[in-house]
Amino acid sequence: MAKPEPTRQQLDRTAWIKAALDILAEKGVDGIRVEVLAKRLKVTKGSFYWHFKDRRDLLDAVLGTWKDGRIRDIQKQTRAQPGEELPRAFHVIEVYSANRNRKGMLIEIAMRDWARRDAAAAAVVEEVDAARLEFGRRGFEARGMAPLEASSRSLLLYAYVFGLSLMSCGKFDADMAEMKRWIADRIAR
Amino acid sequence: MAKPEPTRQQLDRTAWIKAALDILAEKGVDGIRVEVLAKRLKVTKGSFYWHFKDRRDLLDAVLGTWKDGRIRDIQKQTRAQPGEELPRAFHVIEVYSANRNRKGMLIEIAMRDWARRDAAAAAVVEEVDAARLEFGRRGFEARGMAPLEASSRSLLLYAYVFGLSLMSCGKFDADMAEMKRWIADRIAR
DNA sequence: ATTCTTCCATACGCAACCGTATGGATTGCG
DNA sequence: CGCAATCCATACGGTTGCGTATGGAAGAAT
Repeated sequence: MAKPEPTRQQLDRTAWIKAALDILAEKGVDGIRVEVLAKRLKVTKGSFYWHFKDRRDLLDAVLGTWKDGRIRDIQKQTRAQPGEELPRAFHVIEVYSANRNRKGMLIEIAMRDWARRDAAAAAVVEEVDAARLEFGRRGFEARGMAPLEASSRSLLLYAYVFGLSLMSCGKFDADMAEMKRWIADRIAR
Repeated sequence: MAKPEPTRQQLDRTAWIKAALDILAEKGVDGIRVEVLAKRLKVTKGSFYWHFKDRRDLLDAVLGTWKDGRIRDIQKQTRAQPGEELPRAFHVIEVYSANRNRKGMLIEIAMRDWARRDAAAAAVVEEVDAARLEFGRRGFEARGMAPLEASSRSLLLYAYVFGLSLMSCGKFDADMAEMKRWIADRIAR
């Protein structure tokens, strides 16, 4: 048995953080309420205040785990396919602008909305953004572009991807798929 | 006297809506609380519930005024300088990605965050976005571009502009100004 | 078995809000 | 003046959520 798993299901910090991330995607930061989380986890506040000092403690933990996950994602991609920079750029656009990874994008937006009002969140978002921009920049530079052009394309790529995610472009055009292809070319090619 | 202005300052709906828009920019939708607005306007809830049925009534009014303003802005620009499509595209990028118009951008983001959870807000945002995309599309088409390219550039333009606004690109690069110029060229030229 | 530690339930006080009810003040009008 | 409409203050009950205090159950240690 690799998992000694106690018979009585015990909650730990990660369970609360996971639930908090769910609500963050659904309702934003202001939706993260300890009594609401408790109800969702079928326990009471007593459990929460055992694992966390207060609500702020949970929020900081959420920030930490989100940041670690994003940074890890980047490092994973960096190690994955060296020398495949162009398809990788398209892959980024695909993943982030698709409807899969929907929850991830919702968290992205909620995170940035949060960052507007919270210094700690702002710091985390800035760190993640910097890592992503740097990752993109290196990809373009590896294809022989000048530093300015590489940085610019990287910024354009991520700004476009996040901007698209908060435009409800439902019925703007039926040829959305073609448009996205055109745009991806314009950004990465 | 063009303004019969009653001696005792009376509040009307527009005063509440204006205050609500201020808070929307600062704290998001969830920050719009009638008792908070009342305190800011130096009155009590009694006044609010005279002018509005309930909180939802105010929120709908906020949506309406914001939508009207954005649509009016577009129409104004459309009439303004016909035949100046390229500088107009640059102007859009300038205005929306600058630090002036800061409050406007904050409202834009808050609005889109709101739209994720509220059907009425989603409808308004979609309408405004559609109008803007159409405006941009016509501009590019007027320069002789094919429909697909024009639509794509328009979408890229607005997605980039809104995406940039929610990236805290503080210290990514000192050459931000140059990068923005490079990107503007890539989108509009 | 007894004690100790871990983890959660229950109960409480406090604050922020929502919406209603009702009365008071000011203004326009007959 | 007197009356009615307009606009706001005050007071109240109800809900939701935070944080604390305290007790209880289950397993681990001795």
